[in-house]
Amino acid sequence: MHSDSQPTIKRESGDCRRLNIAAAARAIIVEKGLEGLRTRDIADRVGINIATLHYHVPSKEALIALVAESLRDDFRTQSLRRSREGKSALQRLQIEFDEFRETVHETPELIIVLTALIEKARRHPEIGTIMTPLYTHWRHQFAEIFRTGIADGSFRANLDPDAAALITTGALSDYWRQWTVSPASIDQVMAELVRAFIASQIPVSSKDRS
Amino acid sequence: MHSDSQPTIKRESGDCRRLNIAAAARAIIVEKGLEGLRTRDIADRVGINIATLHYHVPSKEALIALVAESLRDDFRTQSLRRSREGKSALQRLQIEFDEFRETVHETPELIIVLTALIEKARRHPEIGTIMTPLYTHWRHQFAEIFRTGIADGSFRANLDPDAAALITTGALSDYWRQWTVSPASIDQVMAELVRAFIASQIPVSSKDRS
Amino acid sequence: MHSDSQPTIKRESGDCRRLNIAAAARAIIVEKGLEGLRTRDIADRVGINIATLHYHVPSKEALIALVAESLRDDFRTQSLRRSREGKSALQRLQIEFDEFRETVHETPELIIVLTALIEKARRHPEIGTIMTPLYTHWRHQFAEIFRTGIADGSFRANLDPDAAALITTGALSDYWRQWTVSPASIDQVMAELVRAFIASQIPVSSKDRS
Amino acid sequence: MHSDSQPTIKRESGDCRRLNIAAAARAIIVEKGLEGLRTRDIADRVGINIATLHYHVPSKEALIALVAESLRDDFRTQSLRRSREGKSALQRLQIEFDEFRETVHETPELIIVLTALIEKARRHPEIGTIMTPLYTHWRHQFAEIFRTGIADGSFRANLDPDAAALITTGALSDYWRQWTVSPASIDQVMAELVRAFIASQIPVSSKDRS
DNA sequence: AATGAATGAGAGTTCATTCAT
DNA sequence: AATGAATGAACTCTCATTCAT
Repeated sequence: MHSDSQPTIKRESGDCRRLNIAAAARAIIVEKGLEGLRTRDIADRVGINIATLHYHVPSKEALIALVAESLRDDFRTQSLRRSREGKSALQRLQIEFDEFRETVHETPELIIVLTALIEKARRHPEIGTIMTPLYTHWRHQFAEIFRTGIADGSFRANLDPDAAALITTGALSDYWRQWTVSPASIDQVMAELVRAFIASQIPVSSKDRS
Repeated sequence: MHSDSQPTIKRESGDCRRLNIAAAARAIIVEKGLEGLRTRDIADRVGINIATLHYHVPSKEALIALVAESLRDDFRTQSLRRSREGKSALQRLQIEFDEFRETVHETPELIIVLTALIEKARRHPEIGTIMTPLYTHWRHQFAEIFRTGIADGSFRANLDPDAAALITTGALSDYWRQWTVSPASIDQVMAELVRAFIASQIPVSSKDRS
Repeated sequence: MHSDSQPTIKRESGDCRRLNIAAAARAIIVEKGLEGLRTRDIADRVGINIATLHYHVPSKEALIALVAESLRDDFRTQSLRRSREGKSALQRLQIEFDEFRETVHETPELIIVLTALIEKARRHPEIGTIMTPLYTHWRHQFAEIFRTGIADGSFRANLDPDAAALITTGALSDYWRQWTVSPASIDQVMAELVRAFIASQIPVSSKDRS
Repeated sequence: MHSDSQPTIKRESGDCRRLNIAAAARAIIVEKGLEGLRTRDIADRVGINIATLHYHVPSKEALIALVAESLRDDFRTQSLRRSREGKSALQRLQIEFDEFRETVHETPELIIVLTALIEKARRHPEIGTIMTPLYTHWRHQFAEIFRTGIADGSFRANLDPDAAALITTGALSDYWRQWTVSPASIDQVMAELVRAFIASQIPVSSKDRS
């Protein structure tokens, strides 16, 4: 990417440094939470001087924004990997669930950092502008799945897709929240969510009600 | 909080002071978040010296625990006011919903502080011992309602009461979370939750399911 | 000494209280040193309120003076118990040594507190006025013993009694100082002191001692 | 410490700063004692910000250790200056005495700080590890002199070198201690010490003891 | 004689940030 | 691009002392 005369050490391109910094910051957030995040610790972890860190990232606020952006990028990449071609709504819901389950168990750090930042976003609009779309996007994905499913009859006709989406994301986040305290079965929750939304399996006289 | 004829009064009983301190701390948490909580600000707001504050509450940690306890007491009091005598499961669910709606709109501070402390509890066991039971209790209440409802046929027979409870609390908290960003209709969410869990209202040919 | 209606608790005569306070203070100095002495700890140990302590002893400075006085009284009492009637200079020296040895092993607290106060006395004249005479008195006692011993020929004729006294007290204190770090034989030191000061054992009839 | 052409200069090398800090701390200990040592005062005296002081020396404890080390270094340097080549035991003893006399009169600060730290060392092992060897070394030097002197017959044959060394250091320290209160003649003490340890000047029948 | 509550004046320590090189 | 040194502004906490009862 760039001609680096000393490829092994010290001088690195700005972009690379910022990547390392974001990674280090995320690691520390995982370990000690946002409240335990110290610029000095990040610099130490990256192996640079605190002044160098400030050279690349002007302030702590900017640093947190950088972390938020790095998270968003990660989620976008992940989202792109999921193709929705030729899948039924129910299948897509299951894929979303599987994805979440996998993330929770394999890269829980992602969720830890996400949670921390979403909390922070409430009070810090500049973080909000990055995080809120992320969360909203997640909910919208579910809403869209539900809409499709209602149309093809796999979900209840009286399902409110937006409300159902919020319920789903809420259930998943809450699962996460309580999982950190006392591990519970995510499968139970997901199964219940499916039962809650799918069309009555005994679709007798179809006039559900107003 | 009480009509004080001598506004300049200094000496107060320890219990009263602790109450005032907890209230002041809560107000500041609402304004600036837990991370913005400073002992000096609390002392100022109560109108006492910082050393006096430390006389009543030995450390910042103890202070946060005090806030947690005060929250717990508030919720206990509130919970006791709700009688469940002669109410059907569905009615009780509605009452819980109404209660939540009311709290969100009338004393959102309570929830703001609650949220902040639950987040903190993850990393601070001494807060956890106070907060986790609170949250768990809430979930258990829902679980019990669902169990009753399943028994009397008002809720789906295949409902998993524990999973449903987690979904419900998750939905409500998530509603709260996103409400702070973009107010949405809580009624929509609650209505959807009811539809998700109640027994199929079209019990035509009684053989509901396999 | 005083008519006390409630002999079991609380109200005690001022003198008694001051005695208890001095004792508690000494105990704490032994445990944590003068620098670790807190008025609150003393009050706790005596079982009274911090304000009550200040009622009896107006300030911390006065409190330390009180401790110094209590020490002095103890030493005076001890000194009076030693009769010098009909004893030879050498015997009296031995008695002084035995006394010191006993104090070091049986009530080292006395010496700990003494050392701490003597150090403090250097910077605090009001403590100095109490402690210096104490230390000086000790040295003078040795000087007098030496003077007697020179006169009756048991000590070297060219002995400088004042210098010898200073050497003796210095050796004993230093023994104490280094004993706290690495216990050594006090008998060795004392034996050497005797050899250093007694008249040349060789010239006379050589049967010096057993 | 070095002629600085720009008195307003700010940036200095870390080592230099640490040297300045140690010196300032020693000066304050001399003035107000260890208990009167305040980090802020040190910073002021060095002419740096309190945070800068913490940048160079992480804590007050470390600062005191730094002072202890600086003392040790001073004594080591001083000790190296004394050559013991071709000197008799008596001469070497005299040199030690001269050295002490000189230090007491020319740089009493050294001894003040030394005394303060030795006292502290008793309760603070991390200071002890630095100070105790210093004091022990001093005593050992005397012991060695005495051993040599006994061998060449200049000191009493029945002299216990270790006990004599302890007596000597004790006498010197005690001289110092009482000197601060009421100046006395150090020469008297030293002369007496010599008389106490040298071989009987009336070396009649040379077989001193059995 | 005794106490709970209150306080002023600091103490040591922390941290994001900046400056000079 | 990088760094050692420096800093202001805070922060939590401590302690001897005093006041009102």
